[in-house]
Amino acid sequence: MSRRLERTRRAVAEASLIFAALGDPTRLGVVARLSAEGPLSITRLSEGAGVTRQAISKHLQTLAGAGLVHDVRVGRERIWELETARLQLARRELDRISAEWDAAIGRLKAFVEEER
Amino acid sequence: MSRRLERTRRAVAEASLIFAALGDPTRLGVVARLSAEGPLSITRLSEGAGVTRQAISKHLQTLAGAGLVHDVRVGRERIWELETARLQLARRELDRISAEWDAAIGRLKAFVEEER
DNA sequence: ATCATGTGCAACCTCCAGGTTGCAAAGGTA
DNA sequence: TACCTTTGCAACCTGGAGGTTGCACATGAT
Repeated sequence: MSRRLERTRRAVAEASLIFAALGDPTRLGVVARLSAEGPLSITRLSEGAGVTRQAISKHLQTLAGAGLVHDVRVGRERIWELETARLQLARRELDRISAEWDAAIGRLKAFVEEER
Repeated sequence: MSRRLERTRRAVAEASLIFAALGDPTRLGVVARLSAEGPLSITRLSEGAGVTRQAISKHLQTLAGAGLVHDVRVGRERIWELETARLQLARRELDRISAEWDAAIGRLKAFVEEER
Protein backbone atom coordinates (compact mmCIF):
# COMPACT_ATOMS: atom_id res chain seq x y z
CA MET A 1 0.00 0.00 0.00
CA SER A 2 1.23 3.48 -0.84
CA ARG A 3 2.51 5.83 1.84
CA ARG A 4 -0.19 8.30 0.97
CA LEU A 5 -3.02 5.81 1.46
CA GLU A 6 -1.48 4.68 4.71
CA ARG A 7 -1.42 8.23 6.01
CA THR A 8 -5.01 8.79 4.92
CA ARG A 9 -6.14 5.69 6.83
CA ARG A 10 -4.46 6.90 9.98
CA ALA A 11 -5.96 10.35 9.64
CA VAL A 12 -9.40 8.86 9.06
CA ALA A 13 -9.14 6.59 12.09
CA GLU A 14 -7.93 9.44 14.27
CA ALA A 15 -10.50 11.94 13.07
CA SER A 16 -13.41 9.52 13.23
CA LEU A 17 -12.60 9.00 16.91
CA ILE A 18 -12.98 12.71 17.56
CA PHE A 19 -16.13 13.03 15.48
CA ALA A 20 -17.67 10.01 17.20
CA ALA A 21 -17.00 11.62 20.57
CA LEU A 22 -18.77 14.78 19.42
CA GLY A 23 -21.51 12.77 17.75
CA ASP A 24 -23.67 12.21 20.81
CA PRO A 25 -26.10 14.99 21.83
CA THR A 26 -25.45 14.57 25.55
CA ARG A 27 -21.70 14.63 24.99
CA LEU A 28 -21.76 17.60 22.65
CA GLY A 29 -23.95 19.28 25.24
CA VAL A 30 -21.23 18.74 27.83
CA VAL A 31 -18.66 20.23 25.48
CA ALA A 32 -20.95 23.20 24.83
CA ARG A 33 -21.46 23.77 28.57
CA LEU A 34 -17.74 23.65 29.21
CA SER A 35 -17.08 26.11 26.43
CA ALA A 36 -19.75 28.48 27.69
CA GLU A 37 -19.09 28.30 31.44
CA GLY A 38 -15.46 27.26 31.65
CA PRO A 39 -14.00 24.39 33.73
CA LEU A 40 -16.63 22.44 35.70
CA SER A 41 -16.87 19.46 38.05
CA ILE A 42 -18.74 16.27 37.27
CA THR A 43 -21.57 17.10 39.65
CA ARG A 44 -22.01 20.56 38.18
CA LEU A 45 -22.07 19.13 34.68
CA SER A 46 -24.69 16.61 35.73
CA GLU A 47 -27.13 19.25 36.97
CA GLY A 48 -29.70 19.93 34.32
CA ALA A 49 -28.19 17.42 31.92
CA GLY A 50 -31.23 15.16 32.03
CA VAL A 51 -29.19 12.07 32.82
CA THR A 52 -27.43 10.56 35.82
CA ARG A 53 -24.08 11.68 37.14
CA GLN A 54 -22.74 8.25 36.20
CA ALA A 55 -23.80 8.76 32.61
CA ILE A 56 -22.01 12.10 32.49
CA SER A 57 -18.98 10.49 34.07
CA LYS A 58 -18.88 7.87 31.33
CA HIS A 59 -19.27 10.49 28.66
CA LEU A 60 -16.36 12.41 30.09
CA GLN A 61 -14.27 9.25 29.85
CA THR A 62 -15.20 8.96 26.20
CA LEU A 63 -14.35 12.60 25.54
CA ALA A 64 -11.04 12.15 27.34
CA GLY A 65 -10.36 9.04 25.26
CA ALA A 66 -10.65 11.20 22.17
CA GLY A 67 -8.37 13.77 23.77
CA LEU A 68 -11.08 16.43 23.79
CA VAL A 69 -11.00 17.09 27.54
CA HIS A 70 -8.70 16.54 30.48
CA ASP A 71 -9.24 16.66 34.23
CA VAL A 72 -7.55 18.35 37.15
CA ARG A 73 -8.06 17.15 40.70
CA VAL A 74 -8.89 19.90 43.16
CA GLY A 75 -9.56 18.56 46.64
CA ARG A 76 -12.30 16.01 46.39
CA GLU A 77 -13.51 17.47 43.14
CA ARG A 78 -12.48 16.65 39.62
CA ILE A 79 -12.54 19.60 37.29
CA TRP A 80 -12.82 19.10 33.55
CA GLU A 81 -11.47 21.42 30.90
CA LEU A 82 -11.65 21.55 27.13
CA GLU A 83 -8.72 20.69 24.89
CA THR A 84 -9.16 23.13 22.05
CA ALA A 85 -6.10 21.89 20.17
CA ARG A 86 -7.98 18.68 19.55
CA LEU A 87 -10.96 20.56 18.19
CA GLN A 88 -8.64 22.35 15.80
CA LEU A 89 -7.42 19.01 14.52
CA ALA A 90 -10.98 18.02 13.65
CA ARG A 91 -11.52 21.41 12.07
CA ARG A 92 -8.46 21.00 9.86
CA GLU A 93 -9.68 17.59 8.74
CA LEU A 94 -12.98 19.12 7.61
CA ASP A 95 -11.09 21.82 5.75
CA ARG A 96 -8.88 19.26 4.01
CA ILE A 97 -11.88 17.25 2.85
CA SER A 98 -13.63 20.34 1.50
CA ALA A 99 -10.52 21.47 -0.32
CA GLU A 100 -9.92 18.06 -1.90
CA TRP A 101 -13.52 17.88 -3.04
CA ASP A 102 -13.28 21.25 -4.72
CA ALA A 103 -10.12 20.10 -6.48
CA ALA A 104 -11.80 16.89 -7.62
CA ILE A 105 -14.77 18.80 -9.00
CA GLY A 106 -12.36 21.13 -10.75
CA ARG A 107 -10.60 18.24 -12.45
CA LEU A 108 -13.96 16.77 -13.42
CA LYS A 109 -15.10 19.98 -15.08
CA ALA A 110 -11.85 20.32 -16.98
CA PHE A 111 -12.25 16.74 -18.18
CA VAL A 112 -15.80 17.33 -19.40
CA GLU A 113 -14.74 20.49 -21.23
CA GLU A 114 -11.96 18.61 -22.96
CA GLU A 115 -14.23 15.74 -23.99
CA ARG A 116 -16.78 17.67 -25.98
CA MET B 1 -36.29 28.53 29.04
CA SER B 2 -34.36 31.42 27.53
CA ARG B 3 -34.19 31.99 23.81
CA ARG B 4 -30.47 31.63 23.92
CA LEU B 5 -30.55 28.20 25.55
CA GLU B 6 -33.22 27.09 23.11
CA ARG B 7 -31.02 28.04 20.20
CA THR B 8 -28.04 26.27 21.71
CA ARG B 9 -30.06 23.06 22.08
CA ARG B 10 -31.09 23.16 18.46
CA ALA B 11 -27.54 23.83 17.33
CA VAL B 12 -26.25 20.97 19.46
CA ALA B 13 -28.85 18.54 18.14
CA GLU B 14 -28.13 19.56 14.57
CA ALA B 15 -24.36 19.45 14.89
CA SER B 16 -24.27 16.17 16.78
CA LEU B 17 -26.12 14.60 13.88
CA ILE B 18 -23.38 15.67 11.49
CA PHE B 19 -20.57 14.63 13.83
CA ALA B 20 -22.22 11.26 14.43
CA ALA B 21 -22.36 10.71 10.68
CA LEU B 22 -18.63 11.47 10.40
CA GLY B 23 -17.88 9.44 13.52
CA ASP B 24 -17.70 6.04 11.89
CA PRO B 25 -14.42 5.03 10.24
CA THR B 26 -16.10 3.35 7.28
CA ARG B 27 -18.33 6.35 6.74
CA LEU B 28 -15.53 8.90 7.08
CA GLY B 29 -13.61 6.70 4.66
CA VAL B 30 -16.41 7.07 2.15
CA VAL B 31 -16.38 10.82 2.60
CA ALA B 32 -12.61 10.86 2.14
CA ARG B 33 -12.86 8.78 -1.04
CA LEU B 34 -15.51 11.08 -2.45
CA SER B 35 -13.43 14.13 -1.67
CA ALA B 36 -10.35 12.61 -3.26
CA GLU B 37 -11.87 11.04 -6.37
CA GLY B 38 -15.02 13.06 -6.94
CA PRO B 39 -18.57 11.72 -7.47
CA LEU B 40 -18.81 7.92 -7.36
CA SER B 41 -21.41 5.18 -7.65
CA ILE B 42 -22.31 2.78 -4.86
CA THR B 43 -20.52 -0.12 -6.51
CA ARG B 44 -17.36 1.91 -7.02
CA LEU B 45 -17.41 3.04 -3.42
CA SER B 46 -17.80 -0.55 -2.25
CA GLU B 47 -14.68 -1.74 -4.06
CA GLY B 48 -11.82 -1.88 -1.60
CA ALA B 49 -13.96 -0.69 1.28
CA GLY B 50 -13.63 -3.94 3.18
CA VAL B 51 -17.38 -4.31 3.66
CA THR B 52 -20.37 -5.32 1.58
CA ARG B 53 -22.09 -3.07 -0.91
CA GLN B 54 -25.17 -3.18 1.30
CA ALA B 55 -23.17 -1.82 4.19
CA ILE B 56 -21.90 1.05 2.06
CA SER B 57 -25.43 1.66 0.86
CA LYS B 58 -26.67 1.99 4.43
CA HIS B 59 -23.81 4.30 5.31
CA LEU B 60 -24.69 6.52 2.37
CA GLN B 61 -28.26 6.71 3.69
CA THR B 62 -26.91 7.84 7.05
CA LEU B 63 -24.67 10.44 5.45
CA ALA B 64 -27.59 11.67 3.36
CA GLY B 65 -29.72 11.86 6.51
CA ALA B 66 -27.16 14.24 7.97
CA GLY B 67 -27.19 16.21 4.73
CA LEU B 68 -23.55 15.45 4.01
CA VAL B 69 -24.12 13.84 0.61
CA HIS B 70 -26.77 13.71 -2.07
CA ASP B 71 -27.34 11.41 -5.02
CA VAL B 72 -27.98 11.87 -8.71
CA ARG B 73 -29.48 9.10 -10.79
CA VAL B 74 -27.65 8.45 -14.04
CA GLY B 75 -29.13 5.56 -15.97
CA ARG B 76 -29.10 2.56 -13.68
CA GLU B 77 -26.39 4.03 -11.55
CA ARG B 78 -26.71 6.26 -8.56
CA ILE B 79 -23.92 8.76 -8.20
CA TRP B 80 -23.09 10.29 -4.85
CA GLU B 81 -21.60 13.71 -4.26
CA LEU B 82 -20.38 15.61 -1.24
CA GLU B 83 -22.29 18.51 0.28
CA THR B 84 -19.49 20.77 1.40
CA ALA B 85 -21.86 23.41 2.79
CA ARG B 86 -22.81 20.93 5.46
CA LEU B 87 -19.17 20.34 6.34
CA GLN B 88 -18.73 24.07 6.74
CA LEU B 89 -21.60 24.13 9.20
CA ALA B 90 -19.82 21.56 11.36
CA ARG B 91 -16.60 23.54 11.04
CA ARG B 92 -18.28 26.72 12.22
CA GLU B 93 -19.68 24.89 15.22
CA LEU B 94 -16.16 23.80 16.19
CA ASP B 95 -14.94 27.35 15.80
CA ARG B 96 -17.75 28.69 17.96
CA ILE B 97 -16.98 26.24 20.73
CA SER B 98 -13.28 27.08 20.68
CA ALA B 99 -13.98 30.81 20.74
CA GLU B 100 -16.43 30.53 23.64
CA TRP B 101 -13.95 28.46 25.59
CA ASP B 102 -11.23 31.05 25.13
CA ALA B 103 -13.63 33.73 26.32
CA ALA B 104 -14.60 31.66 29.38
CA ILE B 105 -10.96 31.13 30.27
CA GLY B 106 -10.36 34.83 29.83
CA ARG B 107 -13.15 35.70 32.27
CA LEU B 108 -11.79 33.13 34.70
CA LYS B 109 -8.32 34.65 34.65
CA ALA B 110 -9.68 38.13 35.15
CA PHE B 111 -11.68 36.88 38.12
CA VAL B 112 -8.67 35.23 39.73
CA GLU B 113 -6.60 38.39 39.26
CA GLU B 114 -9.30 40.45 40.92
CA GLU B 115 -9.60 38.09 43.87
CA ARG B 116 -6.06 38.16 45.12
C1' DA C 1 -15.11 11.92 65.52
C1' DT C 2 -18.91 12.60 62.78
C1' DC C 3 -21.34 13.91 58.93
C1' DA C 4 -22.11 15.51 54.33
C1' DT C 5 -20.45 15.80 49.69
C1' DG C 6 -18.06 14.40 45.38
C1' DT C 7 -16.47 10.62 43.03
C1' DG C 8 -15.34 5.65 41.62
C1' DC C 9 -16.60 0.87 40.68
C1' DA C 10 -19.39 -2.89 39.20
C1' DA C 11 -23.30 -5.33 37.73
C1' DC C 12 -27.03 -5.06 34.99
C1' DC C 13 -30.48 -3.86 31.19
C1' DT C 14 -32.14 -2.45 26.60
C1' DC C 15 -31.86 -1.11 22.10
C1' DC C 16 -29.94 -0.13 17.83
C1' DA C 17 -25.87 0.59 14.78
C1' DG C 18 -23.17 -1.98 11.69
C1' DG C 19 -22.88 -5.88 9.34
C1' DT C 20 -24.40 -10.08 6.64
C1' DT C 21 -27.09 -13.09 3.14
C1' DG C 22 -30.56 -13.89 -0.30
C1' DC C 23 -33.65 -12.53 -3.68
C1' DA C 24 -36.29 -9.24 -6.55
C1' DA C 25 -36.45 -5.46 -9.72
C1' DA C 26 -35.03 -1.93 -12.87
C1' DG C 27 -32.23 -0.35 -16.49
C1' DG C 28 -28.61 -0.96 -20.23
C1' DT C 29 -26.80 -3.96 -24.08
C1' DA C 30 -26.09 -7.56 -27.60
C1' DT D 1 -35.71 -11.14 -26.40
C1' DA D 2 -32.26 -12.61 -23.46
C1' DC D 3 -28.62 -11.31 -20.59
C1' DC D 4 -25.71 -8.75 -17.56
C1' DT D 5 -25.11 -5.11 -14.23
C1' DT D 6 -26.44 -1.94 -10.59
C1' DT D 7 -29.35 -1.14 -7.11
C1' DG D 8 -33.28 -1.94 -3.65
C1' DC D 9 -35.63 -4.55 -0.05
C1' DA D 10 -36.21 -7.52 3.87
C1' DA D 11 -35.02 -10.59 7.41
C1' DC D 12 -31.65 -11.65 10.46
C1' DC D 13 -27.58 -11.58 13.84
C1' DT D 14 -24.40 -9.56 17.34
C1' DG D 15 -21.72 -6.41 20.16
C1' DG D 16 -21.39 -2.52 22.33
C1' DA D 17 -23.16 2.28 23.40
C1' DG D 18 -25.91 4.72 26.61
C1' DG D 19 -28.27 4.42 30.53
C1' DT D 20 -29.57 2.91 35.42
C1' DT D 21 -29.08 1.43 40.46
C1' DG D 22 -26.53 0.37 44.58
C1' DC D 23 -22.67 0.58 47.38
C1' DA D 24 -17.89 1.79 48.69
C1' DC D 25 -14.39 5.25 49.34
C1' DA D 26 -12.07 9.80 49.86
C1' DT D 27 -11.99 14.34 51.43
C1' DG D 28 -13.61 18.57 53.46
C1' DA D 29 -16.45 20.79 57.06
C1' DT D 30 -18.26 21.09 62.00
